[in-house]
Amino acid sequence: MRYHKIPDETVRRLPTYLREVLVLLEKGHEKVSSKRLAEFLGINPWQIRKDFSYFGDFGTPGVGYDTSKLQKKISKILRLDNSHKAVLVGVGNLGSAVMAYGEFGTYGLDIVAAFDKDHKKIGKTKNNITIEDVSKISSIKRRKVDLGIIAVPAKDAQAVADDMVKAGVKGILNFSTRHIVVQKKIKVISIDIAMDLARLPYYMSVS
Amino acid sequence: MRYHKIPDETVRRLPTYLREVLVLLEKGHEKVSSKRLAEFLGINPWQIRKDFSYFGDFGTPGVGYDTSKLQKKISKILRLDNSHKAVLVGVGNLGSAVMAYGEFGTYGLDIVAAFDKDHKKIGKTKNNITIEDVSKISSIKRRKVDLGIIAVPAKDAQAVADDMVKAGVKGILNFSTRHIVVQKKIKVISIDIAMDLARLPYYMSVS
DNA sequence: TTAGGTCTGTGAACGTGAACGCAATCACTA
DNA sequence: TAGTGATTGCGTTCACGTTCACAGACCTAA
Repeated sequence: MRYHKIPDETVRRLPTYLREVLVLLEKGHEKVSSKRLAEFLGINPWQIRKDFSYFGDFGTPGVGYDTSKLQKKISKILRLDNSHKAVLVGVGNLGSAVMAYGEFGTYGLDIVAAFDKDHKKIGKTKNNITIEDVSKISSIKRRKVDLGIIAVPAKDAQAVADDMVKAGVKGILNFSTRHIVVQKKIKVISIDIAMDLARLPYYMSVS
Repeated sequence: MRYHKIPDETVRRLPTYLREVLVLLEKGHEKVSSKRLAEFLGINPWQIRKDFSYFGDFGTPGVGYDTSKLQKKISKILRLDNSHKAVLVGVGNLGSAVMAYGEFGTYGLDIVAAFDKDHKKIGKTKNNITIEDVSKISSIKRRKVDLGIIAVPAKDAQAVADDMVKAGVKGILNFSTRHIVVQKKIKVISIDIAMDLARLPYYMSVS
C-alpha cells in the first residue's frame, strides 16, 4: 500500500460504506467482496476498490475485504472512532425530526443539547433533552460539544452560526436555506431538501 | 449563444440559483451581477457565468443578469414552470417535517397526498392532508402525481418504491438509508442527513 | 502440487468540471 | 462622440475523478 491523499469524493462515499459495513457486521458477515458491496450500494465495484486503495489493504484477493478491519479503518479516517457531541438549534418541525432521527447514533454522533428562542418551547423535553434558551448557547463550551446543527429559519441562520462558532463549535450542519459565512477553519455542510426534490422534474423529462 | 448540453454539476446548482433569484425578485431587484450572486451563494463568479453560458444570454455586460428572465429560464430548464404534485409515504418524525416544510412551494412543488401503514395515523389530518392507507397508494395514478417522497424505515423503502413506480411516479426522493433499485427511466435522488453529519469530524481535524 | 476460478490493487486512459483571463459589450458622463 | 468603468461570454488550461484492464494473490479441490 502506498500513501495517498484521500480524494474528497471518496470521503463523501465513506459514510455510505461504513453504514453498509456496520449492517454486514451486525449480520455476522466477516468478509465482503467489492462486487457484493457494489450491488448493495448501487456503485461500481472498481469505484469501491479504487476508494479502498487510497488507504490500507484489508482485502484478500479471491476472498474480499475484512468487514471488521474496514469498519475500524473507515471510522478512524472519518474520526468517528471517538464519539462526538452535537448541539441542535431550532426545535421546529425539522429540528424535532432531526432530534428523533436515530441514525446519528450509528456513527457515534450524539445530540446532547437543543436550543430554541421560543419561550413556549424552552423547558420542554424531547427525546430526553430539555430545550434551552438560545441566548444561553455559550454554555456548550463547557460541555465539549464540537458539532452544531442549524434548523432555524433562513433569516436567523447566520446569527446562530456566529453564536455556535463563538461557543466553540468546529463543524456545522446547516438545514436552513441561507448560505452561511464563517471563519475558514470551521467546516459547514449545507442540506436543502427542497433543492433535491426540485432537481427531479429535470431528470424525469430527460430520460 | 451556442447550444450546449448542460453539465450535471450545473443542473445541481440551478435550484440554488433559482432560489436566490426568487428572493431578489421579491425584493424588486431587476438586475444582478455574477459577482453579487456569487457572494450570496458562496460560489465563484466565473462558475456562475460559466453555468449561465450553457443556456441563453440574458446578461448585459456592464450591468448584470435580468432576474426575471433568469427566473423564467431556470424554471423552464428544471421543468418547474408547470407545478408538480408529490406524494409522501411515511408520516413519522421526518415525514411530518417534510410535510410541514414550506420550501417546496417555492419551486412549484406540491405535496398532495400522504400515506402510512400505521392504522393509528390513517385518517388523521396534517397540513390539510388526510393520511391514507399505504395499501391504497395506487389511487394516486388518477390524481396525476409524478413525484414520490419516501420517509419510511430502511426495511420498507424498496417495497414502497416499487408501489410508487406501479402507481405512476416518475421520480423519487428517498430519505431512507437504503439504496433503492428501480427501472432505469425512474430517477431516484437519495438523502441521508446522518451521512453529511458523519463527514464533519473528518474536515474538522484536517483544517 | 497443480489447475481453475475468484477477487484485489493499481497504473493508465479517459472524461468532466473548475479556474482563469481577456476581448467584446454596454451604461453613463461630459 | 469619446472616454471610463463595470461586467458578460467563452476559449483555454488545469485539476480531479471515473473507468478500465490486467497482473498478481489467494482459495479450493482433486
